Amino acid sequence: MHDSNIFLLITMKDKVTIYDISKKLNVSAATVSRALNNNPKISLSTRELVLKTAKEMNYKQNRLAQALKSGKSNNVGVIVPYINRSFFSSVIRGIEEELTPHGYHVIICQTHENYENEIEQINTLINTQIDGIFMSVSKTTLNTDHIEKALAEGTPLVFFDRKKEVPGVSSVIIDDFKAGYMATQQLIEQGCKRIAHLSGDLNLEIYKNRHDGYIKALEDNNLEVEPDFIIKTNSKIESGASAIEELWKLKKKPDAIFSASDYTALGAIQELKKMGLKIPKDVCVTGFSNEPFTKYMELPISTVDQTPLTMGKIAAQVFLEQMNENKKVSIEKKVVLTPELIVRGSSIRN
Amino acid sequence: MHDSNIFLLITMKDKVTIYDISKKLNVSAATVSRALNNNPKISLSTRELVLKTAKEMNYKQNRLAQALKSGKSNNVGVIVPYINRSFFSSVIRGIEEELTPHGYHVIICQTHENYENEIEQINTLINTQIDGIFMSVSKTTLNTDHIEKALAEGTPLVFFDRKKEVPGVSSVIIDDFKAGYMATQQLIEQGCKRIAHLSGDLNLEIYKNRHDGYIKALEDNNLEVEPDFIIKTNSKIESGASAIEELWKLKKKPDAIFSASDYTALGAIQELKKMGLKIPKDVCVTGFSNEPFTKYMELPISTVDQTPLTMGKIAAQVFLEQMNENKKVSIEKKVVLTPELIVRGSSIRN
DNA sequence: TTGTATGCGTTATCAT
DNA sequence: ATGATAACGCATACAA
Repeated sequence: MHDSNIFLLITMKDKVTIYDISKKLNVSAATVSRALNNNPKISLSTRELVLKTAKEMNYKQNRLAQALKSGKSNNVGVIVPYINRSFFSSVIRGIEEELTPHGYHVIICQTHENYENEIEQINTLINTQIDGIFMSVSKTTLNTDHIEKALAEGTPLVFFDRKKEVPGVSSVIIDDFKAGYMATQQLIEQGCKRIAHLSGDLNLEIYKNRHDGYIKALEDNNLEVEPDFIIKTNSKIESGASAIEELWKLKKKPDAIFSASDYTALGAIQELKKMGLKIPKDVCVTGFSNEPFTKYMELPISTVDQTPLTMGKIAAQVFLEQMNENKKVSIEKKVVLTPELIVRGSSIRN
Repeated sequence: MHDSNIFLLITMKDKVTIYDISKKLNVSAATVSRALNNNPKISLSTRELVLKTAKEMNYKQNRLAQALKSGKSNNVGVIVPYINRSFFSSVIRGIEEELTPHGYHVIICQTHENYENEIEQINTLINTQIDGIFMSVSKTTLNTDHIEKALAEGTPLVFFDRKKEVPGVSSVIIDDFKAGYMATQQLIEQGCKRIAHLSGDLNLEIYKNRHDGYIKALEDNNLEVEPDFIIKTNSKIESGASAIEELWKLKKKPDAIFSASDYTALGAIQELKKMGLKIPKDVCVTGFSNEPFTKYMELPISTVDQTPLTMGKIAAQVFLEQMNENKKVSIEKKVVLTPELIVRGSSIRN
């Protein structure tokens, strides 16, 4: 790492305020403010004069002062485990794109999947007087005291993807049950009869729902549910590989894998190949999340797209609606998005 | 999409201020403020009383008011083309992690590679009184007027990855020349003698430097530079495929590809396989950026890691240093990070 | 050590 | 239509 320094002086103008304009024009600051805010109580001529002068003097509104005065900062906070996860960064993008045209700025916070951090982030966000919070709860979040506290302070909150049941809080999620069902159904349609499931932590709603959808699809097709076929994994590649090891110790081997994570699906595929099995001929595999890599593999992996961009946009819309309502009444809105099953080579047999 | 509404009343307490505390305790607001700010000019007993009462009353500092008073918002803005690109979201993560412990919040803005948006984003950020701006310029950014304007307003700015030459602006980039050199050198060491280069837009500094590093490595190894071997591509998969088509029309075919983008490298690999060529036996391939997918391919792709997390952290450190200096003097700091060549199956011959 | 008064930049209320 | 003034919540210079 190499670096070099150069010192130089910069001349920075003092920030110009409405008082500077008012002095120059021999009018009151109130008049200037009115002109700037399209207040009807002002003559056309003075308004135009003020506007012209403001531009000349390179006046910029101080949104901080505005915010203090109005009690509205026009900032929102987004709290996610890690912002560089493909899914989360896409949701944030959606939120940003929907909110920017309405004059909001998006502040990002990471929890690193840590409950303490989550509490901390919520608190500092509230101190900053943000107008709303979007969040996907951390895996280690046990109770919702911190969230209820935020609500009590009057901060609207919208959950996305990973939510908790908190009265008065809106949420935007995908139908994980349906996703699990669709994925399993597609495997069944390929002729698979012994479908194993690599589940995440079933204490988390999203994984529980994917699991339940899987079960329901089996039942609806009169396929037996084998408890041994359900392995708890942790979204890591290695976890997918060891799940396969475990499964292949069984007397009856699976002929398909529905994984609640793309990473475990990848690990499973790698392990299956290592064992000399052909995909999708011997074993069909479907993952979950539509991680970018699933598309680019030589054998592209079937997966479920959670439409993160849409999720972000809808979450933003829910927030905007909330802002337009009477602030004393909070609307709890539960939006459930339909995920998209993306069928690729890893689960197509014919 | 299904949704249901529930209406409910929430009771939100009015926000408590230092005046509320001062009234309750029969002291002045100034005293409360001092207690809250660890000001030495206060007795231990009153401080503790105030602190205790503040907690009891659930007092939260209003950072907006603080900001207005101090002229420091403790917010910074980050401007990138798209926040859900793996590289950018990782840089942002680095910035966030370095700045959060110092009490800063990170506001994100996207330009969509559009110059007008970039100008707009800078302006609204300045209105919000952010304390600094981090940015990677858009591909379509032609001049630097908007940036110089921001500087003139007194807003510190730090470039990362994609920079422009603006006096007084610090930057954190990787050594793209060295990266191009290292990648090419490694291909040469595999015995490749006819190395083609899929370059990006050579008007952009980063691509120009990668290209120049490639040329220098060839020269240093007494390999001929073939102008026909340098194809301009656009970071899309298809662009990589068509580049291969073009190259394989030549009389003399390449035996290696150094691509300035992982996506074009992928497209090239797909096309080469389609043509029946073996990688790395017939053709070695190296990409650029360490996109997540390169690691997970059945044949993992060699690439250059730009250490985005580190880049974000260093950019944040540069900013923090700047904040500690006399504000009338701006330090221009140019940090050049050494990228990491990641050699994988696509370019290992033995 | 504590209190009083003022200002940060706006906007809204009340006069004029 | 315009001006004077207060207020948003906090921090500090100055007084006491």
